[in-house]
Amino acid sequence: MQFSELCVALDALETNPSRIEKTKILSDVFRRVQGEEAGFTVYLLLGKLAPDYEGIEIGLGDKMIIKALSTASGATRDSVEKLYEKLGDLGLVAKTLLESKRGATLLDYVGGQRNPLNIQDLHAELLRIARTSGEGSQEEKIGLLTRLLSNSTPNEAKYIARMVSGDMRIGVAEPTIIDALASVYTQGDTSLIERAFNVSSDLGYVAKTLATGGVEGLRTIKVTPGRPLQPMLAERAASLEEIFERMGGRAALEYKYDGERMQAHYYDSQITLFSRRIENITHHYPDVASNLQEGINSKSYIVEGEIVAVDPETGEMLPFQELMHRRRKHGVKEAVKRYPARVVLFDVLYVDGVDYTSKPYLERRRKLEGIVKPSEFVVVSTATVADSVQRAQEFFDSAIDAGCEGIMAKTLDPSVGYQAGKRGYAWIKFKREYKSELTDTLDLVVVGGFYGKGRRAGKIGGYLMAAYNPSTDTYDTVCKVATGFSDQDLAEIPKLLEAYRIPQRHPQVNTKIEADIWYRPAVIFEIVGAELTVSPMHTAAYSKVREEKGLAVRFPRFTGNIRTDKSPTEATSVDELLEMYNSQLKRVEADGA
DNA sequence: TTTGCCTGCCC
DNA sequence: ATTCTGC
DNA sequence: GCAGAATGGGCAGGCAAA
Repeated sequence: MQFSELCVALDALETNPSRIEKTKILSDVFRRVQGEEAGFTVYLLLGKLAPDYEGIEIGLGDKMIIKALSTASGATRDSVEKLYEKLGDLGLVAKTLLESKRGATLLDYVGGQRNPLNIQDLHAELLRIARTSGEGSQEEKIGLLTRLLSNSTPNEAKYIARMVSGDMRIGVAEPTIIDALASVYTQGDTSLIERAFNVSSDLGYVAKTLATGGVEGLRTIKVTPGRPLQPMLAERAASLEEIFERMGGRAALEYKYDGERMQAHYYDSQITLFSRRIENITHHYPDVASNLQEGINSKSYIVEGEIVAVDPETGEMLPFQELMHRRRKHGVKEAVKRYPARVVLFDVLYVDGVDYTSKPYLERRRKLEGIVKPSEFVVVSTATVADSVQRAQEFFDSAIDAGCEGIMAKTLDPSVGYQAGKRGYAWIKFKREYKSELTDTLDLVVVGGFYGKGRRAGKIGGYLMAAYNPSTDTYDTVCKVATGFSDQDLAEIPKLLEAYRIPQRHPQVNTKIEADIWYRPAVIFEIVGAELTVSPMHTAAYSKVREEKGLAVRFPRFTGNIRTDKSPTEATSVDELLEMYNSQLKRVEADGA
């Protein structure tokens, strides 16, 4: 299939908000693509080149695409950036620039002199960009992209730019593609295709298999060590009561650890670790890999757990931030010593030829406990079964004492197995921060704004927030915030702030971050977050906790309250932030008392 | 050689 | 990660 | 309720500019 034909479908997908319509449009595409091409089509529709675990990255982000667009169109970098600010979408920028460009390219495509690309060619070209590395590679990548763009119509360039940026903006993700494949190959029955994707994590492969071998081909895709599954996901609950309502009065509870989720696959004496997004992370955690091989006595298995950083002296769990030092390619040996990791296992999906994903929670849990020989660095998650809110509360408190983020509740329903790829109420997470009475809100001053993208194009998409520092009479940044705003907020708030808009950073604003627009400190937003972290980017409480570092809010969001009753000097002060940070550190002891 | 921008991926 | 919105 | 989109802090690594 020609790329130009695919673009007709992409246009239709972009225009049609209805999922039913999108499914129809995609079905037509899948009826027309042949064999292997079906796989490439799926990857391109998703704005990627391969399944995540292949680790293939294009390595061109917004800034580099802007450079390429500037070269391809002859427009200055500045004018391309301006256009991007206005349109909020590099695809539209590409289209606009190429449309307004006169001369060679325009004549080329009008005269039909360009090389028509089919889907496979395009995929191959993008792959070439991805594989270009080393000295001079940035220029080469940009050159390859420029050539691709120059060989395209403006509308094709729109989608090429979006593919490279990894965001197609056509309202299509895996579930919609699965629906479309189902309507072509299984009379609309999604279950088989969905399952094939959820146990293989490679929708391109599923599509290719369907296109070459039909439904029969899918039967070879089953739970197999070495083939990563889509992880089962949890919904959230606002209270412990809600958990018991949803789970029928009784539930299994486990500590929820603040680390990195991991799926371990072992067979033929080989172990592979996958992250939550199905990246291969084996080389990050050689200690975890070997400890698992020692700690689990089976010929083959798939188990799931959370990797947490532990204090090398005391063995106590450390914050997520510490574990992040382990996400590295170089100096792994030293990092293993300096930031030891423990794996806390919480599920088993396969053991020695038996697929456990269809088995209920208690059976999986029993099996897990049966195969794991616990040690200092391999443990099974702390778990219990509870049938009262009071018991759950005690368990939750002990989880917080132990340094966890909260608890997970898991259904005991014997008819419910491990639901790969599904987010539902079979698993429910309940975090400390969801209990509003335990989470302090912050009153922070708006000091800057950032242009929005996509559906927030032409609006302010986020704000730069600061705390007040009375000793220097400055406003020191703590976070940006961009979530929690309704469409109405996004429309109204800029009007309110317009009166305070200034052309440059206000002299009292102390920041390392360059905002798109600046405000005089005046308006206060109420912000909530999960916790405070030590920050290299923010300036609040600078060098108070760590040299040359400030404090920042983890997972910040706007509560919907604008504190018109407060003046900016009444905002949360840096001393209050410090106090919060210190009490957060002491919380473990405080809660234990 | 060092610095800093940019990107991708954890949460 | 969290949150909002259209279907 | 699902699916999709838009956005957060912060880490390492690749590369180019200083």
